[in-house]
Amino acid sequence: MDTRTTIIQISDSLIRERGYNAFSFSDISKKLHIKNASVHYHFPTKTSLGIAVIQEHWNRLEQLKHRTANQTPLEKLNAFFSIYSTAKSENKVCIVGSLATDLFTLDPGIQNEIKKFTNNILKWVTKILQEGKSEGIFNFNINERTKALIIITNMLAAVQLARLTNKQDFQRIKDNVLNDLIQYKP
Amino acid sequence: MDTRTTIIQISDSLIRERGYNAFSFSDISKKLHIKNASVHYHFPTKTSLGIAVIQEHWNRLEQLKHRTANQTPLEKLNAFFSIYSTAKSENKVCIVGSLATDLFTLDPGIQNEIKKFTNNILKWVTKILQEGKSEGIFNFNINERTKALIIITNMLAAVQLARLTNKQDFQRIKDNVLNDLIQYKP
DNA sequence: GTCTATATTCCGATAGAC
DNA sequence: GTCTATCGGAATATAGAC
Repeated sequence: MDTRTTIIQISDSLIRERGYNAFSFSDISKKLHIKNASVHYHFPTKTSLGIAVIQEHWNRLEQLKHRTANQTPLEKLNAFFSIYSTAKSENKVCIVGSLATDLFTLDPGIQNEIKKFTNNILKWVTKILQEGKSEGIFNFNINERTKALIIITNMLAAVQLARLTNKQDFQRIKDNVLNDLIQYKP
Repeated sequence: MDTRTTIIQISDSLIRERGYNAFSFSDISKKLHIKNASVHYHFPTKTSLGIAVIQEHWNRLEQLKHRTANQTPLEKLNAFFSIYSTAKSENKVCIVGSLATDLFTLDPGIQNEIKKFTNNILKWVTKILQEGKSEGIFNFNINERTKALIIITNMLAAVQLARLTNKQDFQRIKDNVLNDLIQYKP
């Protein structure tokens, strides 16, 4: 893997483990055994690095969409859940939650990127729910976008809250969100 | 209001607006028109200040519990919701979400305090749900603690997510969480 | 692409006068 | 309780050699 890609991946880990304002070029250079200045060669500013990290999440999301394009709505939803399960297993939070709490400290460029990325996810989940409902697999009686907001908030905060209560609480929340959706409600 | 209390309130605002690692003694001293060193007189370390902020939230929570002690479960739940509605109206997130994303950068003392505080909230919401269910006001078919986790994650992340999607999404999520709970499900 | 070296700024924290 | 003054360290970032 080339240095640029490695820098992005280390930065992503640090941002989601410790927060945007707690990670530095020095953290990256130490892990890569190169110097501070070398990191700046690849990314002139911290903002440019932050934007590249969001772009990397965007790429992964598009891959996930593409891989599951011909699968069932339930499989697509589980693909969405896997983002958070993976984060939790690594003691990380999701990129959206991490940058949301620090939002007003970020340059406008990176604020804009994370907003666009978040709306992309929201659209995807909304579409999954529409498909699942029309196929009679998912049961809910509210607007699909609102239901997507409900489910996303459950997962986004589950990875955060379970840091403070009990690691198993993540699985409890995830299982319940799914059960609620697939249960028959006359 | 005395200086110590003012420092705590300014710190709380900054932590929930911008994140723990983005606020400094200098921010506080500028707002108070005193010097950096004077803030250190009241709070020798940043950790001691952080712990005082959590203690302030603890006090407010106990007051909220006390004020609503003789009210209905629905009124108690609305009191719980008001924590997040107030935060949203001020463009802030809740203290739990703010410190959760930065958790591993905090001193053990402050990590411990926010964990205890979070479990206190979880117990309160669990108890509200138990009361409301036994009175036939709330309808749900899962363990009360798990339902409390679901509701807390909805609210905790609603204030974060609505920063990125649409401010009105907070109200949409809140209304829906309440409707879901009070709807009759045969 | 990576290095040394450095500029600049900010941070948390402390000593000691008033 | 607030001040001046300062320390040691870390941060983002850049110039220029290799």
